[in-house]
Amino acid sequence: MKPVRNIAPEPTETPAELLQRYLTRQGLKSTRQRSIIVETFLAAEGHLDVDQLLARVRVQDPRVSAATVYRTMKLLTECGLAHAQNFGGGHTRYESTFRREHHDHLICTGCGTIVEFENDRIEALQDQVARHHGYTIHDHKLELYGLCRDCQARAARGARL
Amino acid sequence: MKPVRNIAPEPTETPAELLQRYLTRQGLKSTRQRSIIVETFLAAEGHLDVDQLLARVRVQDPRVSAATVYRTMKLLTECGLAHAQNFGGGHTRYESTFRREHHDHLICTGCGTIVEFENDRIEALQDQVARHHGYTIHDHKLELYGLCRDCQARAARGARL
DNA sequence: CCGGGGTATGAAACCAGTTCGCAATATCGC
DNA sequence: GCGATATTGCGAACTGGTTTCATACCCCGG
Repeated sequence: MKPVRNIAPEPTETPAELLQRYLTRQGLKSTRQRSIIVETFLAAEGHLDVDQLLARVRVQDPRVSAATVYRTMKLLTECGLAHAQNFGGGHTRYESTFRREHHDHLICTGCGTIVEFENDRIEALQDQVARHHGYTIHDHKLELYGLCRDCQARAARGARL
Repeated sequence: MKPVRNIAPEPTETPAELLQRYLTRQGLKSTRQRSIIVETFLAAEGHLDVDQLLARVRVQDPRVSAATVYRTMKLLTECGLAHAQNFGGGHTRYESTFRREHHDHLICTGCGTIVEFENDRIEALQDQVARHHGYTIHDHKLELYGLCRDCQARAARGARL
């Protein structure tokens, strides 16, 4: 096992190129399965779990195994192209982080819709809190759970029945 | 399965009394195992996982099974006496929520120490963000991961060797 | 363009945490 | 105390995920 390092994207590089660079640098190989998985993952642009990703990958090639998807997502996470998240329900979800700012999530517990947001003032306050306790933050997770407008309306309607 | 509802503490009630009220109301029974588990859990005042809790419970009664601890913690969570959390590593941790303010966590990824904090300004900003997107928040999770002072020092020392 | 060393893959075994099914047991209202 | 019903402990089953192992593939050197 070689030391894992994630690498910064070159100015004009595509995700696929970055991955290629990473693979080469680490002495890893570019395979058909990896290409399909990465393509599919990048095309999906969402918060997918392994099942969803595997289903889509198998449209291209039904023989790809779950293990390979797990392994590939781990790889993408290590090289900094994907970020693993875990919103409660046991399934790890991945989202692309290619040239993407950090952001947090607002999750509707009714319909599962996820809104991404970013708030510098919150981040600043977080740093302040951490500093106050002598901590150096290297990661954080902020998730807000609630009902979106539609689900609120639906709930109100339901209550009235 | 009856509808689950958590109940608010009466002004002068102890956790054990609240639980008793909950059990009676739901037609459930008070057993020796449940009492031991609840007592142990409340006495521990921390963020315990099931293994830790089971170990302590077995000091009182070695025959209590893991399944019962799981079932009891689920019960406590449902009636609002405990809160389940999941900081990364696959172990669900529980903390007492009896008459406890909401708080967030600052977790040292070096030694696992957990600091609790509360910050009204962050909460206010969260509400603001949610409102802005038309959401009504009913829960949130904020976790800051970093190194505590000691682990920072240790890391610096390690790097120098 | 071919061969070989080393990596990647798929299937199945494995793992840890958690839940479930069931027979035996304990609780609680009457 | 009785009896209906909830609970327990056990082990088996399930879950998401990782690892093993034999085989297939990639890619560099010749």
